[in-house]
Amino acid sequence: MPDSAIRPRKEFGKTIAADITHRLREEIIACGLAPGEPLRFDVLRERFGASFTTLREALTALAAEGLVDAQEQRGFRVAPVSRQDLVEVTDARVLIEVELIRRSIERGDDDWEIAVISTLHRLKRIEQRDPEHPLRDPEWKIAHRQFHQALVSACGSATLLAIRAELFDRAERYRHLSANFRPRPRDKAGEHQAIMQAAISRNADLAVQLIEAHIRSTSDNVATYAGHLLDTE
Amino acid sequence: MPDSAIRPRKEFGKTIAADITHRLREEIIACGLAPGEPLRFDVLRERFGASFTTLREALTALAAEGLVDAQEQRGFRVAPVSRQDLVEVTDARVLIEVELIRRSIERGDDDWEIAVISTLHRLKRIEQRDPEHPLRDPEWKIAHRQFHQALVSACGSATLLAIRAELFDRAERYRHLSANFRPRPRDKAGEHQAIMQAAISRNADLAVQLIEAHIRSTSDNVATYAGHLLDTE
DNA sequence: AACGGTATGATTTTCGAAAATATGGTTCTG
DNA sequence: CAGAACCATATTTTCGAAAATCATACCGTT
Repeated sequence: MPDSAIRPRKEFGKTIAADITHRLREEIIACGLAPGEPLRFDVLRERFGASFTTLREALTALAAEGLVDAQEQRGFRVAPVSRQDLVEVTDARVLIEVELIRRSIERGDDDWEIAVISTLHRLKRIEQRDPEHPLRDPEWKIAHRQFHQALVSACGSATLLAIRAELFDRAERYRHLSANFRPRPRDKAGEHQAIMQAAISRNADLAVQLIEAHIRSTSDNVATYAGHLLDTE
Repeated sequence: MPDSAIRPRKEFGKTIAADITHRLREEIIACGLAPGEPLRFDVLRERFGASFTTLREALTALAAEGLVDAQEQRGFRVAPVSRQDLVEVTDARVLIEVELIRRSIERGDDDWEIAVISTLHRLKRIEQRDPEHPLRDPEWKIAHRQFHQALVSACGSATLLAIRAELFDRAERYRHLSANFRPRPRDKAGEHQAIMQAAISRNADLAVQLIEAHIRSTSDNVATYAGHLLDTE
């Protein structure tokens, strides 16, 4: 049956609202919608082809994730960025990710090792193919996300994984913010490789040290190259 | 002007949606709506006097907080409870709350000390008044929440405070779950007093130890007295 | 000119009807 | 009698119009 031709757009979820939530999230993270930008319903309605109500539901969900700022009776806007927020997100990520890496290394089984190795492999393949601007490449972004996700996936706590995922998204937005101004990506491939090896060899202390450095240096990079964008508000 | 007579209900927020979100959250935490219970729009519509759309927005927000479970195309239900979830929530709370207590003790100023002392004072007053079933008393619940909030309020991270608040709510629901079966509340007053003293005297290690014990013993209590409610799903 | 109040237009928020989807029961078939 | 296919009903999901609210410009007064 050609029912895919009938349904308009439901790529990521069964409901339109879930779909719009996903698309809006991606656009905000990629800074296709600038931080602080007002999200007017007329504009969104045209861009996403959904009704007021459906958009409202999506914006409410994203507000709970910290990517959208709900101003009661005065609409929504993309969550603003600031040095303070960048510091907080970085800091929270270190606290949680370090703990989850430890637990994953402690509890990870064969499937976990395979997931870590294979997601890194894919990431490297994509980087070889086009080493220039990885954040511009949607495939790289997905592979990168999946590698870091795999590292902590054996921690055993869906609750903490959900919190980690939110913080990861918020941090990714800052990376995009600085991507346009950063002269050249640093040697992430090497860092990822080292983290993988530390994890697989069950060297928790080393893995933790590398992850923390990885997160903090990314954050420092943003502060250096996008600092001028963080002072407006 | 008698405009309060015109407006129907907007106690907690400027919008009806924010209001409903707040009321629904309280009911779910207090187990007025049982874990796993389906949330049908007809019923909610009658109980809260709001339209489909407004209710949907509230439910979406609560789903992001982990108090509601959204089943695409099959509506919403109160988030189910389980031993696993209780363990995860307890565990995540310890991880985060311990860190925030340390930071607050490190950074807290005079105002912080005053907030800690005064919120505890109010809590004790309420307990003296009616020492029986504190969770039944809305005032006690608010005072208890505010005391624990005050303890960590000087940590300097709005991001982590928001995460902590969500976990606190989820844990409070479990406390309510066991409240009906627990024979008698243990000596919380003494525990709170000891935590306050450790914090004010800037004894971080002791405060951390007490808080962790406080959180874990509460959780153990739930597992003991409400265990039979945690196995259904 | 400065200020306060008011009308006007823009925008958000809320509503209930209509469409889409799931659920449960009934019949028909092997 | 088991199981698939269908229909009828219950429920969720989506829509655009209508109400409520906010922002701005205008006017009159001091």
